[in-house]
Order: sequence, then structure tokens, then C-alpha cells
Amino acid sequence: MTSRYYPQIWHTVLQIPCGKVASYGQIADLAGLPGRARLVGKALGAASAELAVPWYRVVRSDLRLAFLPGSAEAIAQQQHLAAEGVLVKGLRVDKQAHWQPQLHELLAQLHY
DNA sequence: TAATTGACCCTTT
DNA sequence: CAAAGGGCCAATT
Repeated sequence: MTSRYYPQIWHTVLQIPCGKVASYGQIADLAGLPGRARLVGKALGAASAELAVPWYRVVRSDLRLAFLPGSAEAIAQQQHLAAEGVLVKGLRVDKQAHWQPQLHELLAQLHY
């Protein structure tokens, strides 16, 4: 992996609480890379298993999964989410599971 | 160096 | 709700 951006993207994805999901664009913004949602996808695809990055907690902005419905990846993602109690109604994740961090929460994370 | 490619997003029809 | 069109930009070829 050659990108210098991937580490900060992974770090941000690690911030998503268990049982919650965030969108690619959201992660890009929080990682200080506004407008680079696509890069987040690349970074997740490049993340090795040892990094234990919760890639399955990242979905599209409309809360639908990024994978083709029925694909192996989509099914795996649904299983991971189900294991955390995130319900998926139809093709999209329940809005209730959308991570909406408050400013004070983010600031707390910056406690170096 | 130029063209192509995305695990995307937003607005408008 | 579905599709289209335009925008985005690092990585890859």
C-alpha cells in the first residue's frame, strides 16, 4: 500500500462505535479529507485483516450497502452488522444505527 | 505524461 | 422511488 492517507482513514473508521455505521463521505470528512469518499473505499479495500478495521461499519450516504445485494461481501457485511445488533430493513441500514457524533465526543477523542 | 478507474455523493428529472 | 448527469481526486495502468 502506497498511500499516505490510508492510516488516518483507518484510524477514523476505528472511531465508529460498535453497533453504529457511518458513510464514506462522513469518514472522509472526519479524517480531514473532505470530498474524498472514494479514497475511503480504496483504503478499506487495502486494509489488511490484521489491522482489524471495522470496514463493515461503513456504508453509502443513503445507508445502503456499497456492495451488490447478494454478493459475498454484502452478505458478510450484513452478518457482521447483525452480530452487533444493527438491523437492516430491506436494502438499507436502519437510520437509528447511523453514527452522528456530537462535537464534544470528537473533541474528547483528540485527547491525543 | 495521459487515460482510466473506483467498496462515492449530490442535485435534478 | 429510479435514473441520469456531473463532480470529485488519488491510485493505477
